[in-house]
Amino acid sequence: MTDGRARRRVDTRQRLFEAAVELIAEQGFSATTVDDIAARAGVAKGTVYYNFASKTSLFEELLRHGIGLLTEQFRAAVAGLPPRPALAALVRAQLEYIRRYRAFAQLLLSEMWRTNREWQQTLRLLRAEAIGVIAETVRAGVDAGDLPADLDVQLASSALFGVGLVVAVDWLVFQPDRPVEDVQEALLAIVRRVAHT
Amino acid sequence: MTDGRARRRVDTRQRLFEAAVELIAEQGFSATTVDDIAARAGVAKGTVYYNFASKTSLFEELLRHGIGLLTEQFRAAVAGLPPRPALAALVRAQLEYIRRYRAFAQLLLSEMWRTNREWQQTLRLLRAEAIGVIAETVRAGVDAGDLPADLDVQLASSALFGVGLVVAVDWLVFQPDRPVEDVQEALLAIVRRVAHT
Amino acid sequence: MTDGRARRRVDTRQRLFEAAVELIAEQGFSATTVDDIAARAGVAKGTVYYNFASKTSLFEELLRHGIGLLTEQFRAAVAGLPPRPALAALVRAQLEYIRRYRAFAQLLLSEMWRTNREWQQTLRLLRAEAIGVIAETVRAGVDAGDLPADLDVQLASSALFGVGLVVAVDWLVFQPDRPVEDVQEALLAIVRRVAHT
Amino acid sequence: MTDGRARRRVDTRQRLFEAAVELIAEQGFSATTVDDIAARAGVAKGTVYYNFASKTSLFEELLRHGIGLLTEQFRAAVAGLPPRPALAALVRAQLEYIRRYRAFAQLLLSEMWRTNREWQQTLRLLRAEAIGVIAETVRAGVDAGDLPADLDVQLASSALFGVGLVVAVDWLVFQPDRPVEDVQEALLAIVRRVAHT
DNA sequence: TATGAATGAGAATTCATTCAT
DNA sequence: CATGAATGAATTCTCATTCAT
Repeated sequence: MTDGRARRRVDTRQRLFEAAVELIAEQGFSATTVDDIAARAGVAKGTVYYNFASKTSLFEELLRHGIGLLTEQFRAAVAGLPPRPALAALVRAQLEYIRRYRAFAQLLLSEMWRTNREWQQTLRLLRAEAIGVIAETVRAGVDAGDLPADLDVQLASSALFGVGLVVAVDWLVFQPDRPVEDVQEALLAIVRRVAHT
Repeated sequence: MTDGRARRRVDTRQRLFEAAVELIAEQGFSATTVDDIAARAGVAKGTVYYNFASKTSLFEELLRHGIGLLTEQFRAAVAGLPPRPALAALVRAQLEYIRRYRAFAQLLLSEMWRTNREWQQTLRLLRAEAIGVIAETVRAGVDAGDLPADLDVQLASSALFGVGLVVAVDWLVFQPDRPVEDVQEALLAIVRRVAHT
Repeated sequence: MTDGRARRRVDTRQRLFEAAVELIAEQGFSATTVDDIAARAGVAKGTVYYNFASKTSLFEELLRHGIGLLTEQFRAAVAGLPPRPALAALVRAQLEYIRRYRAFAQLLLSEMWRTNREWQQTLRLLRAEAIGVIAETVRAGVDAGDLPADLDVQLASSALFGVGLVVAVDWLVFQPDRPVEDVQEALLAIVRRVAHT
Repeated sequence: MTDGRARRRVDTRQRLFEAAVELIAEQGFSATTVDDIAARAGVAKGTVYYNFASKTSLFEELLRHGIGLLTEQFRAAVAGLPPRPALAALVRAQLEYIRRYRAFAQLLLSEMWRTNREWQQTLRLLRAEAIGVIAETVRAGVDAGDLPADLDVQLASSALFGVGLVVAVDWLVFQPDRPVEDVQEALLAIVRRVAHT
């Protein structure tokens, strides 16, 4: 039963998520304090601990949530499409996602290639899931002869993911005024060309 | 004969730089403590503060040093070359650099697209310098007709820089066993293709 | 019923004030550590920082609090009295205050005539407030013909304040066994005489 | 034999003394760093330790030097005078001294009534010496019937010393533009009156 | 006689976490 | 379900002192 209390709790968690993503995107995990998060979410500090076991687990849930969402979009994007259009759809989905959740994307870009952090394992797993969708598509492309037979599927997939991330975030951070279509076009052009090999 | 003391001091600073890059690359700036840095450099904690005004300014000098070096390599790489080969030389120089200073590259990837950090301004300036070299080359390519006339030079240059960085670091972190030549080839292939438009 | 928490916090601040005054009176501001203050107040070190922004601002609030109290006593002492008795009442009030808050008086004596400290500005303002009450009384005495017409009101007022402070503290520190009445008598005698000019 | 080296050392010590007095007068002993002192004296930090055993002993020597000088002036002032003029001469000598060595006077005012400091003992002894000269004069006045027979010689002497110090320093700090003669007059007036009892 | 790089103990400050309300 | 005062371990930074040159 969805009573008022339960709804309120969900709201609070959502607000905390949003506050945390923004702050961590801007400053990084360590530089963001629980006080900061509570303040931006407009709740008391104790409330953070009422809703999450620790700062780290808040962050891990955040990663899970954010990357889970991305993976879903990837799956939805490729559903039923042949390799070539599927690849283009993935690029579009990624940009769409980054545009919608820019702070999370920024955060991901900054944390993805770190080593030696507590949540490294979690992150690796989640990354594998998201890139997995790309890899399936690429493999299908190879199998269908749309992509070069000797293509390293793993390398190509992570490169594709990384390139999309860095180009999109760079655009958001350094040239936010340019229309997203430009970026999309540029990226699709690159992908198309590479795919033609 | 140069003063022994001055030499000693330069040595110490160098050791601190090296220790700091490695640690910050792995864990990030905030998660790296001054104690860690001192310990890895094999000096006392006070020595860090004798040589740098603060942890932040140590990091800023580090950025300055590292990006300065990269900019030099970029300049050396393009010196006297026509646009097309110059572009390829830049890609090679960047990979060369990342291979040689992998920790610094990793650190850069993590900090480059953050906002709201104390050294943001410094970083932006340095970034502009390094990408400036790329931009000059791209512009020359456009002027020479080697690159599409309507290419957005700024966007293309940052994208090129970012792509190189993310692909190379991804390779270093996730597939360190693959030969660097593969990565270099893949990148050059992309660049070549885009350039052919 | 008032919030128990708020009361607790006020208590803590009060305890910290008291601990700080004593320690700073004995050793001076710089020689007193935040650890000392917390220990004497019976709280954890973090509590000091939960209640005050910094050691300096704790001290500033302390000055404000202590001198504010003194100013109040001065005002209460002169209320409704004609100049001559008012002057005597001020001397008595100052001694009363110093006897009651000896540590604060000692601290004031040590800090009042320093220059170049962070809280100098605050101190000057507060000093002006307290001495202002004396000055009003002196001026009234001059206007009423009870004091010499050419008396420098400012100089006389600060001198009066300073003399009371130094004589009383000297007594507290070096001859604490002598009854306060002696000191009071001696001071009043001086003031009376000077006033007779 | 006064060769160049010895003279240089004396110079250095003198410069360090002066630098230290000024800084400690402004900020207090603990807040003044050895670095500060060396910098203001225009020598390297090591030089401080070449000339003095420690920061504390530099300060103790300073106290000894400064109060010794004051005691000498007191002795010279009263030499051969009968009680009443001797007392006036002491007041003049003190003001003279404070005008000449204002920083030292300020320092003394701030440290004189502290308790619990390392050099407390030294300070007490030196204080007793200086005030001793005043006490001798007061006693002579009492014996000669110039001062009330029941006067507490100790209390009166320290009060006299303290009053002179605080009034003069207050003038130096808060009204440095007023001519010293005003202050001298005011003080002498007080003393004269009290002496008339 | 003087220097200044290096030290490390200690001081100020921060912050994730707990817990009584 | 939420709060915010309190905590103390960890962190940044300071500074008197040492010592090789």
